[in-house]
Amino acid sequence: MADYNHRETEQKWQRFWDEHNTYKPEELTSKPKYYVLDMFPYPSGAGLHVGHPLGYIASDIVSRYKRLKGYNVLHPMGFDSFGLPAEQYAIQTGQHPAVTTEANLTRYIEQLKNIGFSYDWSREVRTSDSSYYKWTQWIFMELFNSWYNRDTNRAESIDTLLNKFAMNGTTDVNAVCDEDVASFTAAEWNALSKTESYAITLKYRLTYLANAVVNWCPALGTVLANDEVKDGVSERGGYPVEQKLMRQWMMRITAYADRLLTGLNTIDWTESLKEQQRNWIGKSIGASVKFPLATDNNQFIDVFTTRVDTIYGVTFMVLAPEHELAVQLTTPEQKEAVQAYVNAAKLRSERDRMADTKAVSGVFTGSYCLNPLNGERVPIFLADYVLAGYGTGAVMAVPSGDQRDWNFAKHFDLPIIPILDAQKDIDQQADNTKEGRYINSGIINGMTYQQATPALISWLEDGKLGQGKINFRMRDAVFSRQRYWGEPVPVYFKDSGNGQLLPYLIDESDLPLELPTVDKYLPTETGEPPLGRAEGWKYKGDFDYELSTMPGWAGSSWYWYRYMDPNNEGVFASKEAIDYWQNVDLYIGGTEHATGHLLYSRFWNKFLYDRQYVPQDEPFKKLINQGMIQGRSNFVYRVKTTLIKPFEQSQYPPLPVSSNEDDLDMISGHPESISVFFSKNVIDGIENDNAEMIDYAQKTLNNILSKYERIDGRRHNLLIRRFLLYTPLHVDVNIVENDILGLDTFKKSRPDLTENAEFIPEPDGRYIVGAEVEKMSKSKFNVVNPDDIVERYGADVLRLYEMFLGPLEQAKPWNTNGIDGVYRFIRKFWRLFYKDNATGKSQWIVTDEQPTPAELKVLHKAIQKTESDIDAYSFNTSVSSFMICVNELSTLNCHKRAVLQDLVLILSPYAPHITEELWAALGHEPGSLSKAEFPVFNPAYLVEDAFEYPIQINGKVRTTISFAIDRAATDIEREVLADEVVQKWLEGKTPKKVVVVPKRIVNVVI
RNA sequence: GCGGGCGUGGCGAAAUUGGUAGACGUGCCAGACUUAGGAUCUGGUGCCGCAAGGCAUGGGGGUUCGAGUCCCUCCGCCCGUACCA
Repeated sequence: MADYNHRETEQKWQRFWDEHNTYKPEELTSKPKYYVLDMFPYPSGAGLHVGHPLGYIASDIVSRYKRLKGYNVLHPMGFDSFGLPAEQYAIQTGQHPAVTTEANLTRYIEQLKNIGFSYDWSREVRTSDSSYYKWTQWIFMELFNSWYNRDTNRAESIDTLLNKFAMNGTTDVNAVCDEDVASFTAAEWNALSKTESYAITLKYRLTYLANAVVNWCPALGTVLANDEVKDGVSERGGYPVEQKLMRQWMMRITAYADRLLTGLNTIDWTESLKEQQRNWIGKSIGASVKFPLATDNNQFIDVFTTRVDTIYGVTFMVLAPEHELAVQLTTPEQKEAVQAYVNAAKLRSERDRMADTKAVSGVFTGSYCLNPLNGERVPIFLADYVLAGYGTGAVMAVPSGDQRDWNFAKHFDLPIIPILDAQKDIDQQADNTKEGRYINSGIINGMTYQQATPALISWLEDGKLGQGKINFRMRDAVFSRQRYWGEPVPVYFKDSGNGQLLPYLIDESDLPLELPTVDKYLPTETGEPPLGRAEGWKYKGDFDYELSTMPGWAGSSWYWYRYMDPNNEGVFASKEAIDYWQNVDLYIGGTEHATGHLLYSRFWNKFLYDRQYVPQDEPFKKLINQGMIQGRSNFVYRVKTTLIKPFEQSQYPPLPVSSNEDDLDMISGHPESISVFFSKNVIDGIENDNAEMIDYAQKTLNNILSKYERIDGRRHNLLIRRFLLYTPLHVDVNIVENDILGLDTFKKSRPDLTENAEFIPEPDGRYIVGAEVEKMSKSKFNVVNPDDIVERYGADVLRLYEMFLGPLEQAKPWNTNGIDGVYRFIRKFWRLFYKDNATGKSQWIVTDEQPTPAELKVLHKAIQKTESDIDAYSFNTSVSSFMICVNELSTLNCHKRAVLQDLVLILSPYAPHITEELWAALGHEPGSLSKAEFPVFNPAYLVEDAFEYPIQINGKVRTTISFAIDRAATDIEREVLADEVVQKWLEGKTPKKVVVVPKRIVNVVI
């Protein structure tokens, strides 16, 4: 065939784009802007696998398409280059994380360029560069210098707070702040020393120091954010996590809870993602109620409830074991039992606690409080089903309406009082209905749910015993990490005179505060973070710096702004640049960042918006989650061979040697073949060594085949040369206990593979035959490297194939079945332009003839489909429309410039290399493809003068008849009824009804 | 438990939003060309049936001239989340 050398051509154009800065957007033009962003990767040591590019390919297609459509497109790429793996590696090897990171980055960039993405590489950012983290530190300082004003509902400079204090003290300050702030007058404030007043402001700032119960991970030596902990272990590494009280930098994200919630209504994200954020923020509307202690009516237990209407059903009170009143409330008689319980609860890890939510446990304190409504004595218990971190850490228990309370009441034999006449079977289980009228309920007896709640809240408010309250599940974000490889916090500590150290920001002119060098990347002997090892690292040579670093999410919470103006040394991005680019039009990335990066980014963006640094209060207008491309774990190896009979007796040709899985499928139906399965452990150790594998498999096969008594030396050799080498097996069942499938289950699930198969057992005699479809990762040995695909098929084929695999959002297992089809398509496309002549040389066969209506119709169908598919992010169907177009043009034998040139343009976002090559061959200036205009769809070419009507009889299609487009419905009806096929079905009867839908269908109802 | 999503050939998947179910690709079958085929090309291919025809979008029911699509109900799978008071 006319040869298209994908390697050479693709590399040529990649170099060209690089050298000519082809994809650099114009600066501040009057063109409309379009900002397409990929979630930037953490450059891990494993390099890219085929799952990574999926989203990048989609965003690249959109970028290239928008350029052709006349937009000024910003499409950048960068790296989230601070992070734990590089630091773990540093701890093990002593290698500076910057060195490993740099090496990984080089590899990533090379791999990305290999796929032909249209990034403007001149804008690349790296979060670990000091020129970048200078601005991460600057934003931290801005947060420190701000407070949240509830009255204006936005963050303001700390100066406006100081003014309020100086004018009126705390009287008209309505701030989101620490709980323990005191009230004072302006006179009192003005009398304070500078240090004293400064110390007070620390309780109001948006970033602040606090003793917080944190997720401490001893193995990693750092605290983790809630979203970095999964199932009680660290997300990275899977190490145990325990609760620990530590002094930490915190961020007042809770100030933004409501706006983070309502903002979701203004953005185009998937419902499931929005729902995840809503759940994470966890707003619940209810009331807080004060229960006075029986022994001291001036002391109260504060509870939060969403069902204040059930308050007459309260028969006991439950506090979290960590509750601050727990010790005080314990009577001497109960002291021993309570202490035992509290200690046991402490020992139970978070994980254990979550594991058995069924078991009821708890202990009576010996004390009572009073129901504020009816004065009933209510016994107080401690139990770990009440969480210290939610609400007030105390629950008013209503066993008739809440199943957990009901279980507890049964266990401790406490009364269960019905409160609504509609409650059923409450001696069997709790009934949380809101139906019916209240009974046993004092002032709300006879009322409905809708009446009772406001009545109670107003009664409680009058007596100052409670109020309506909104509670959030989300906590303030912990901002400190006891690690080395992160942004230093730009803070130093100074003695306030009374021995108390207060935190101060360093001067803005001292930014960036660079990471110092250390001898080891481990905590100091005294337990301080690694930065404590830095020799002589002091502010102005005198003051201790903060030794913790920022969390992983800091650098990624604003990076999309840096791309707008990446080299600016005076500001994080110029006002002009931000005003032009505004925010991200399309953001593509994984759903795993739902409650981490995507929430923190919205938080910081809203803060920057409040302080008027940015014009939009949501950063990402439209967000698409690409589905994960899953790999398969290599649990089973299959050796496929053939020719049990001697070669001469076989009617089938021998099979080739190959390790390509597609070939395995090709021969799986071969009637004279035999499958041999090797267990994982048998294969382990020679996993990636073909020579060893062949050797091993040959020996094993000899043993097996000798049983068939058909082998002589010659045939034997032939046979072994022709077995299919080995392949990791894909089994279509998802696993299963301990990743191990029983042999029988496996045979049942894939009879097509296992019939006539031999199984090689483990040394201990067991058979391990299982496989798993799951996320690609290095540890699973199931990574497919995109470079291999690019090498063999080309980047254009990889791009088309990944899109062709299925809808972008859907998770899908990686398999290469079908990649040949895309490869064939590319070559078929090429053959519209070139053909072999007799000498085997390629010959240009494009002509300047006028296209026929049929050819134009084929072309414009494809133009229309490409447009609508890209607009709907339906890339898989778009690829299929290209295939149809090329197939039809081939059939029409169309080699006309007027058609092919437009085809090149519409295909170019998907397959940029081959189209750039052909664009130049068509006589255009090399490299000018991205500056061309997308062909204009002309519906006139698609107009048909006739339509082939499907004719249904009682809803079933029996025939088709062609009618002119403008044919009257009455004419159509008459002719349809006269048709002989219809006549046959009518059997002489008169139809009840005839439905004629113009240009759609005819249905004859009998 | 709760929330979100999904269920269509051997496989990946389409279906103009209520109008010819299975486009496109793969796989499979047959053929052509070949020293050869893991190249290329042609035809066939949802299931049952020799055929006429019948049956088919997880199961059952409904609305409609017409349902993969809308409604009800049951079953199954995936993702997220969880003693959240």
